[in-house]
Amino acid sequence: MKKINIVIVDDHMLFSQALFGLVSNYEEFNVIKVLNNGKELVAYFSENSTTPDVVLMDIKMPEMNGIEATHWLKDNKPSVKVLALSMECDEVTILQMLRAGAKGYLLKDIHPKILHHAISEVYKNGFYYTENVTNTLLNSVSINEKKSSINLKERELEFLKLACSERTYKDIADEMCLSPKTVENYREALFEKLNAKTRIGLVLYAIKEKIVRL
Amino acid sequence: MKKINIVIVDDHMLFSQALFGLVSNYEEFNVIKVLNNGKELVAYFSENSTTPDVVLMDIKMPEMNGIEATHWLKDNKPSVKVLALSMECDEVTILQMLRAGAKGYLLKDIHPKILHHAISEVYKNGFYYTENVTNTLLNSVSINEKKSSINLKERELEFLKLACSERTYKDIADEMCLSPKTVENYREALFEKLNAKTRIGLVLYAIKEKIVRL
DNA sequence: TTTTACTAGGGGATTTATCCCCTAAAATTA
DNA sequence: TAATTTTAGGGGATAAATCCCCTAGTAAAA
Repeated sequence: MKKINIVIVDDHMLFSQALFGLVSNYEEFNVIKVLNNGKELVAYFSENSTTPDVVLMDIKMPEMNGIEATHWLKDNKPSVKVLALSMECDEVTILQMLRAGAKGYLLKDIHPKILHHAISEVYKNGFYYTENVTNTLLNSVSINEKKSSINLKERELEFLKLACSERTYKDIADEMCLSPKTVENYREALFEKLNAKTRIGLVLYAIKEKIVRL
Repeated sequence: MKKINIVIVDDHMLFSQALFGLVSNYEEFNVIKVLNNGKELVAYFSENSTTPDVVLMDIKMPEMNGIEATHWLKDNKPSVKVLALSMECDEVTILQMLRAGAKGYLLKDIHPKILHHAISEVYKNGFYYTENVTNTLLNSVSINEKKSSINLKERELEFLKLACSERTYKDIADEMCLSPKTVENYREALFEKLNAKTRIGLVLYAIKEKIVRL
């Protein structure tokens, strides 16, 4: 059975060597190189012929960080799967890394068995996304499931939805079968409740709270 | 070895029966029930003692849909892992389903081997997120990189972003260090380009195209 | 070198939007 | 039942937004 060729890129020697030992322990893995940063990785590809299957990539590194390096791989060696291995679990970093083309994102404190599983999955299926990462993404997708305490009445909600269009208030009044003056009252009530100063404010609120869909 | 107990919830009998056959083919799976919608699933739990390990859940169903049913499971039977199995691949549906607590999301046109893999993963690790789903999430997390055919100039873009706030045009002029009359020109130019009739139209466009994030 | 595109600016008019103050019937709730 | 809330409506004024028409310098393209 063909071994999975792996390159480790991490500037912390202690960690990368430990990782080297750990990964090499598994029969199906073959660590072909340990590098210190993205620049060395780029250099590696211009010198060597053996293209790895999977790169275990740290993110914070001197010279050229993991995000840049992953981007470079996507552009120049798209067949190489990048598995990010990082201490950072903030959503911005995860997003940057995934957008750069990483096929998975693991925190460094995971159990070796998970790493083993992840590498296998990335090799076999091309990706491995943990619950952790997916949840982070979910959180970024502005959630606001919380019903934000503000309670809007049916008619106000109706007006609010119509206000999120290019209709004039007169048009809205017609559509709601109300006098423009009544619509005016709904507008003022919503300005108060939603702390808006202009109709734009209403629209922004409605979209944020997913009262209207785009 | 203990078999993985599975319940199938899908209103299309033809499909659910086919799925039943397919899943039953695998030795390690044991389909204990096939139900037609969420309501039947809730009823099942009030009548039966066998709690499944994994529920294969369709989304569009009469009476009680997959999102509601998944939510109910999260609240009442949190140990049951839901694997969504749907035709819908729009981002809103995926988001709703994952937020409701689904541990994975597969399209119905996948290869049986992937379904087998996904069920095993969900059972063993508690989740299975495909590249497809993760990419959908990534897309939702507003990327303002791509420009949509309409080419807006730097200054127009700047104005557009500011227009998506409760600022008056005079405020915007101040912020951009321009005369109100010049801002007026940008406004008119954008009305023309974006086919808007009011400032609300600009805001809706900017949000749709993820030029501004909320 | 002439033309085109971009940026910046203005006059003047009309329509909408915003603000504040006020009435009254119906439905709810205390 | 009395008090309050909800819904529907109006008068009148000011500020903001929208519309149309027009000028001019500068930079880029033909």
